Amino acid sequence: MRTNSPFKHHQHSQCIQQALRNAESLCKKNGFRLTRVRKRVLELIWKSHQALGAYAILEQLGLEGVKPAPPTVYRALDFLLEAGLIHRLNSLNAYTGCSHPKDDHHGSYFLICQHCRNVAEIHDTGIDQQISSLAHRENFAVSEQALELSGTCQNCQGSAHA
Amino acid sequence: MRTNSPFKHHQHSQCIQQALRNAESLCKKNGFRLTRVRKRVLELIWKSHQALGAYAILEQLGLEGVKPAPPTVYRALDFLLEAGLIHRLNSLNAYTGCSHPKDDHHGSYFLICQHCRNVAEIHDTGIDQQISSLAHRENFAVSEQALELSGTCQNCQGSAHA
DNA sequence: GTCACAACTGTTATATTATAACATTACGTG
DNA sequence: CACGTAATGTTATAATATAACAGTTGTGAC
Repeated sequence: MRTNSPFKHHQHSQCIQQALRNAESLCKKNGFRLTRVRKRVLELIWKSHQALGAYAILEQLGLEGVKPAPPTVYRALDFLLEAGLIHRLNSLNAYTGCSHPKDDHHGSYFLICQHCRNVAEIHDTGIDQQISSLAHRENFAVSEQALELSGTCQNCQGSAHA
Repeated sequence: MRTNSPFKHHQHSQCIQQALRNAESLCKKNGFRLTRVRKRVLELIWKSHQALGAYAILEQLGLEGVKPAPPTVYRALDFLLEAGLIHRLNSLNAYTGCSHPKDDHHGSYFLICQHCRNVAEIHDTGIDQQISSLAHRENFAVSEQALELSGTCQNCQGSAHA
């Protein structure tokens, strides 16, 4: 049940639907409350494969009714982060949907295209292993890891704006 | 000429001196101007192995004379970043001295202790290789990479505040 | 059902990090 | 030393994020 690569043509509505189904079932299973705001924020984040800033989400919410204050959005983001439904990209101060919400036992790595701004979430056991061997070597107990690779995706290479 | 590990006991004054010497020679070689502010900011960053925020640097500068406005510090930081003399840690919004300013052909990885706040810069060809193989597999041209591992260093493991 | 509690959301204010725009000063070169 | 460029000073403000407290809603116990 992997989601599609943002760098390949796909029916994106499937990504959104899949993400919402995953969220529903995960929340049901764990007794989390996927409230209206939280669900809407998750939908907005999944509207594309581009990472979305908190204030961009606020803008969007403003377009469809009364614009909430920042804490509303940040609280929804905190919930979604803790539930493992989204990731924060530190290099962008922005948020992206988690495409593998099931398996939480290894790290997520991100490819961020600087041209089309799409973000791909990658899992890679080779890197996992190198990181854990590095940590072991240095006697370092890792609790959070963030690997963000910025550059140019396959579609944007060689194209006019590359 | 590797600098000392922040997680091992060492004469830290050596780190500072070494960093300043490296900076001087790099700037001389490339015709960069290591001005008073820039040098002072670099020294402050090297004062410890903890990452320093821009406004913390401002505070320090304020203690030793007239407190400059934010752009002064940010411009110095930009210079030092471009010269490769410091790194920015996205997960902390803070800056740390580069301990390997000579070799720029591979990536830097960071171990960030959440207890003592020290930061170690690591180079690791195993991870380098896995990253480039990943990028190749995904047809992604990497231009920037950031790997930040947060956790507990060897000293802080098992100690009271861990 | 309704009471009580906890979880969630609203609201106001403000903290923190960073940059834009323009004025002034310092620096090296001819 | 005059000139141009690079660096710094200054003022204002943008962008991101959180604190603190008030109000509302949803849920389980009874």
